[in-house]
Amino acid sequence: MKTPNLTHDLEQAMPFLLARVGARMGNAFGNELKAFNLSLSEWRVCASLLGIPGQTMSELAPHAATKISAVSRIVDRLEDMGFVVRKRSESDGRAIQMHLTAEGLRLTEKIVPLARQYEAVALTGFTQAEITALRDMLNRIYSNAETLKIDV
Amino acid sequence: MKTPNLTHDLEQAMPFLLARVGARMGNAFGNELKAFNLSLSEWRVCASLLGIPGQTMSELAPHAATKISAVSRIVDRLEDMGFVVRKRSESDGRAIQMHLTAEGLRLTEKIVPLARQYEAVALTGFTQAEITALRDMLNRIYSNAETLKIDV
DNA sequence: TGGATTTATTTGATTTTTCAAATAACTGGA
DNA sequence: TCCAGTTATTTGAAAAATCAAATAAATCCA
Repeated sequence: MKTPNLTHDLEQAMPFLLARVGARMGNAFGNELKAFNLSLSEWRVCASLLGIPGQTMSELAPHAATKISAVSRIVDRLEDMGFVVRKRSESDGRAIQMHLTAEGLRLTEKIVPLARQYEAVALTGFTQAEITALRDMLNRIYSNAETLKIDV
Repeated sequence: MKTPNLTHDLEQAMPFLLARVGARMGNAFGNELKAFNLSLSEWRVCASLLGIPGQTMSELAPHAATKISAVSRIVDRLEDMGFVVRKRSESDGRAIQMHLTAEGLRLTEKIVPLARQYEAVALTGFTQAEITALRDMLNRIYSNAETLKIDV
């Protein structure tokens, strides 16, 4: 007779929980984005540029939760579609700054309410205090994790 | 003069925070796994099978935070490496159940302490109450998100 | 029972990401 | 100033994930 592992505790380990929740929400929203002909990672770049215009590739990478080389290719596609433009930085000739075009801005702002709605569904039943606490904890984990060797 | 968006609030939207934290932790641990010749997704499958042996492809998919077809190919690799075996389910002839081999079990158990250590670093400064609350909230979001159309 | 429908998995083709190397521009020190 | 070392981005090649179609086994119900 097999001894089942009754605790299953890796299943409740934080990295697993985070990955699962992130994947589920990401996939769900990604499906929604098909209607706009955007992929999830393209959306993340647009949304990040909406909040902080003029970000460079390396700034964008952690915000969009990908590697720099992936961001470069995501921006290729967004540029082809006319939603983003590359501009060489004036203060650092190596860096490239990204900006939403007027069309990119329009599209992004059109999607924002939908994103908010998804967030609201995900947070159904949460008090404002819980949401604040959660956000705070996620930010703390993010900065704790900085000490682990990484490149995103 | 440009009007900067001072709130940057999409940057603090839950889906973004989750994606970033998950990506950062995943990448960091993925680097660590190179020493064992495992990828992050291979690790997730092994860890999940350690907790719940005999899972099918479709059960494994949400646990490993990927699509079923990806799991199928991850299992191909793990099977080639001798860490996992496929066994046709006796109760349902369509389903395939996965089990760690002795070697797979040994490897997985060897990695567990490292995973725990990573988790501990990520949770530096957290009280036990916070950890419990966080786990609970992530589980709630996960099940809230079930109502959004998804396949992971 | 038989046949249509659903469910579980695999697989070919394509897209996306990743790794590593290449390019180009910056920085600091002799 | 020149050069070595570092940093930002791009890109070719390879690996992985995704989508859609194919296969096979289960279920439902007339």
